[in-house]
Amino acid sequence: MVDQITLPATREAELNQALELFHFAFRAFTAKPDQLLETRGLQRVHHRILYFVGRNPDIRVNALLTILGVTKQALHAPLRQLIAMNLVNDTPDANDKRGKCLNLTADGRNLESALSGAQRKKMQLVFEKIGEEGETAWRNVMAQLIEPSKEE
Amino acid sequence: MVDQITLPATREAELNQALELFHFAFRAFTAKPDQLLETRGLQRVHHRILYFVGRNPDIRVNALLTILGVTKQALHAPLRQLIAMNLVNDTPDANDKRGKCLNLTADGRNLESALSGAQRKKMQLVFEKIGEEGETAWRNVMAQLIEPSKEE
DNA sequence: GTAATTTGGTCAACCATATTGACTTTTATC
DNA sequence: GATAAAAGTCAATATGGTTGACCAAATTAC
Repeated sequence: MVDQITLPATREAELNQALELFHFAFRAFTAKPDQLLETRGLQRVHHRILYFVGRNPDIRVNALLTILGVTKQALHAPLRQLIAMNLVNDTPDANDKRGKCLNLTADGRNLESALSGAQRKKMQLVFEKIGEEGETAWRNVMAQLIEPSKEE
Repeated sequence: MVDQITLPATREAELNQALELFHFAFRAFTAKPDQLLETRGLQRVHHRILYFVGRNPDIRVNALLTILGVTKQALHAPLRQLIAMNLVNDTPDANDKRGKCLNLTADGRNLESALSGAQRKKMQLVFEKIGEEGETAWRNVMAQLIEPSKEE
């Protein structure tokens, strides 16, 4: 039954191990920010918003929706909450008054820094241990996982 | 303001890039199975159940709960669905009739193979391109992300 | 200048995923 | 026989998302 297409059982087991590493690494990676968010009554979705608003000053709502991959209705409630909590700022776009520019407030920057900071710190620690070549390899694998394969 | 603790802005930007790679790689990685699941009227939670039952023949409900990190009430509905669809089998444990042994049926194995197979194939492709050293580095990084740091 | 389009906001209905709490049944164990 | 363990189930609740419909304001096209 073993041919060129079927992977050897041991290789399949190795790949399964890789799947599990991915699964549990992601879970562990989001655990710390989740914990911090909870003390503020916020959820992971708020972190995602804070992160991408932080990285993209003056981002418009529509652009944010595209990055997050959700509908405006899904964004609506948590974004309003962040604005009400004075963590995010929405100022009308000077050029196109229909649009709003989203930015982090000082408080928002502080919270975002605490949330993502925990993740950056962890990544930095691991990258230090693994070395520059290893870091590059990790980045390459992740980047290739994002790109669709030819056959897809 | 820059001292030993504050990361240089460029390093922080690199780490942010790593965070985004992780985020989008995970999203891309689950997209294909999700699509396949949808055609069967199933969700990601069903994939997780099928995967871990597949890797752990005769697993008990309690052990599955621990691995998945959810409550029995959360597992209840999707597991019953999988049993009703004849994808998972629950036979009483011969030694302890209170416990049930969960296993994939032939159909369950087929579906699980299709779901995780897509992910294994993708991983295998990327690992082939990156080479053995790169694969090892990737695994090391992921494994270290799972382990809690000393300060935590 | 008016019509059409774009950007964004909001309401409602709905579904999926999870939680906590309470309770039952069956079977082991002491 | 009492207690504990494994599993099943019901209810209430929260969260995160969807689709659909509709509205208001500003811009663009004609």
